[in-house]
Amino acid sequence: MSKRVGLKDIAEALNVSITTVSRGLNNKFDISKETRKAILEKADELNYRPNAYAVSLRKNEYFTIGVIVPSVDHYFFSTVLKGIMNKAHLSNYLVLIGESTHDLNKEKEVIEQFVSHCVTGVIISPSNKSSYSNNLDILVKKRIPYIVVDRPVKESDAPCVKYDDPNGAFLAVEHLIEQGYRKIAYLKSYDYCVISNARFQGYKDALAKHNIPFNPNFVKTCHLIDQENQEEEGFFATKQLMLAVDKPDAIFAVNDDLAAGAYRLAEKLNLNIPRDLGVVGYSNSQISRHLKPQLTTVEQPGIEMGELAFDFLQQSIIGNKSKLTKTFDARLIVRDSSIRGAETKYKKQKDNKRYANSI
Amino acid sequence: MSKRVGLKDIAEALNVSITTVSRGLNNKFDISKETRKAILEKADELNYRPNAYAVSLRKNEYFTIGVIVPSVDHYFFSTVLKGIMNKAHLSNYLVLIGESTHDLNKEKEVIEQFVSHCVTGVIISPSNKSSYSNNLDILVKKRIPYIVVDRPVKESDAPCVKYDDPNGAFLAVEHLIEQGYRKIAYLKSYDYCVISNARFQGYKDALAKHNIPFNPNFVKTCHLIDQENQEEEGFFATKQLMLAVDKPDAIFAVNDDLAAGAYRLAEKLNLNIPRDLGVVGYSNSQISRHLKPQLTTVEQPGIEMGELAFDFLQQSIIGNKSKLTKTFDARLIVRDSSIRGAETKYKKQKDNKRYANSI
DNA sequence: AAAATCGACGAAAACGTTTCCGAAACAGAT
DNA sequence: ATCTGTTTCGGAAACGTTTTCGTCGATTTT
Repeated sequence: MSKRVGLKDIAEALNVSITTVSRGLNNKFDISKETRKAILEKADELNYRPNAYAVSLRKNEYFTIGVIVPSVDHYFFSTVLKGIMNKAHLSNYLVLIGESTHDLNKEKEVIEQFVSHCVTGVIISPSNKSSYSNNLDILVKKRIPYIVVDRPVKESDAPCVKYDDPNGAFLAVEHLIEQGYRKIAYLKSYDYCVISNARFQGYKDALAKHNIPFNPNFVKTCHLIDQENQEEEGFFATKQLMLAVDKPDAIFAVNDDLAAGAYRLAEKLNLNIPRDLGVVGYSNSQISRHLKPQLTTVEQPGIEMGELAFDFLQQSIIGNKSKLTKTFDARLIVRDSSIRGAETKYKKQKDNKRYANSI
Repeated sequence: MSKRVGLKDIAEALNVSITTVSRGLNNKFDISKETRKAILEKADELNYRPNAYAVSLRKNEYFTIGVIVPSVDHYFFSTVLKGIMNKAHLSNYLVLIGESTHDLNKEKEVIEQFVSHCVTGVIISPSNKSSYSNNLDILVKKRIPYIVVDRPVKESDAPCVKYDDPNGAFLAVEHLIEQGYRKIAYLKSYDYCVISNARFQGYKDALAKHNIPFNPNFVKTCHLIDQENQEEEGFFATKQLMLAVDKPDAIFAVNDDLAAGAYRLAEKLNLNIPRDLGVVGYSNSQISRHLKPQLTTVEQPGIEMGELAFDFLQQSIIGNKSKLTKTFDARLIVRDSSIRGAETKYKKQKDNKRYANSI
């Protein structure tokens, strides 16, 4: 069991003081070329690595950020994380990662763990339930900069990188209306889910703009436990809708997985998408391109959002007091699941054109 | 700018020594009820959090593990990460995360960063190129326990949680053979990619067992840069295969994304899957269930593998010297992309049956 | 030749904890 | 009265660094 090698070991081996060794390794000025060379060689020989804990403690600077997402294997969050890590690596930040799993207590535990570990900043995509939580206050009290991603917290003016969710939903629903759909259902998440409500607003706004009365029977709440169950929830919600007397002719789902459930039901009932049932999802997740017909969906540029979140956090860390908030413009990715009439008539977007002239 | 509150602040406020405060907070025995109560109250009032850096430095125990994966937004790795985090949270371990992006230098940087941060252990899914690397030697020299996940490193007896890749490929290819396919192509990754080679072996073994001659023209190398390009690579590789004189009648792809590219080409050429072209992928990623027809693929239980990796790491940390290695048995998930003949004849697996009796 | 400057290094304090050791205060036993 | 033991607390060292300050000898300036 070999002890960790420290400055002391190098010092003793070379018969110099610890101070000198430190100076040599950090390339300070008042040291001679020769001793410095000897120190570097010996450090290499002994495989010395500075103890970051001691360094940070002494210098009182901790190059560490904490990232909290509801779930790391959720596609969107994994892309946000990737964006953060892209930038963090460039700036030599250490990245701590924690999952809230939409559990406020766990979220709190993770935050306190991060606080104890002296993170210089936090990027958090709060749990769906966070509107009821004051977990972020912990960071405020500790004066730890943080950036909220994707889920704006109610009545908070915290720096935030978000997406124009209402408008995304608005574009989706208006697109359906323009395609001739009139009875558009909304598959939502829990009432406390901030983004679900934001999209709900866009849904209603689009209906209102086009003088289509809002029908509460066309709104179904889905219980989003994990990745796997979402499709099933979408399936059952759509089933309820389609077995009712007054059936919708289109589905707008709060995410792509629920939309996939609608696909399954359409298959069972021999409904043609988009002819009998238009479908639009949300998030542009991987499956959306692979569903058949390809699913119209709302883009969510996770990597860019993550990268910007890190940039904002760095600004906040260095004391930039300006309002660090950005709302990404919503963009609808129109694919075949919502194009009524001949698909050939529709001028496909770049997204679909990739393989167009390859054969 | 409020300073971080430490033991000293509590001590001064209460007119006791730092030692006493520490004892009070850690519930040591030699302290009176009253002072302890006062200390706890004051600590709460001042919002005290122990400085984990100081604690770890003093106690010389760092409850921290590092996780290195090629890419966090790759579905399989994100599930492995989730498995690790499930367990880590239960054991109160801090999780550091780093990406190698299949870059050996970056992988090395991350490992050294982790070493400096005194991780008590590392779980790593090495870069594809790792067979040429000795990055893991850094950990060996430092006597830091580590567990390799998914990509066994050549000629290493490091603890490892892997998947029976050759057999997975064998099952896939044998299944195709049993379905009547005879000219089976393999879409592979780079030559240095360990898993690609392992699956290649299974592919060849299955052919050999059934006396089907190996045809090198049926093997195509795809350049896997990122998530997005894989499908395109699969598309072009399949295109080359299908435009040749001697066409294959089935594709076995080293991952589901390449298989999705084969789907695209089949669509372009109006080839029916599975009738004209059987397709089998690998990894059971989300898209595999959503492709149409659903893609036959090889299961990779990322969460379970991640959880086990953490368990192994803990064993290794507490000094368990037994051989901590587990190979998950390969399991083929048969879906419609490889079933020749009427799909109704095929007794669907549980995986597909979920919605069977729901309407 | 004395004074000032300079180059190279070491001693010690500090970061925020924990822990070992000892001390003070008080009780009961002799 | 002393002795022993218990309870409760404080002093100080230690963890591995960085940094401030001082020192010592050599070189340059006056």
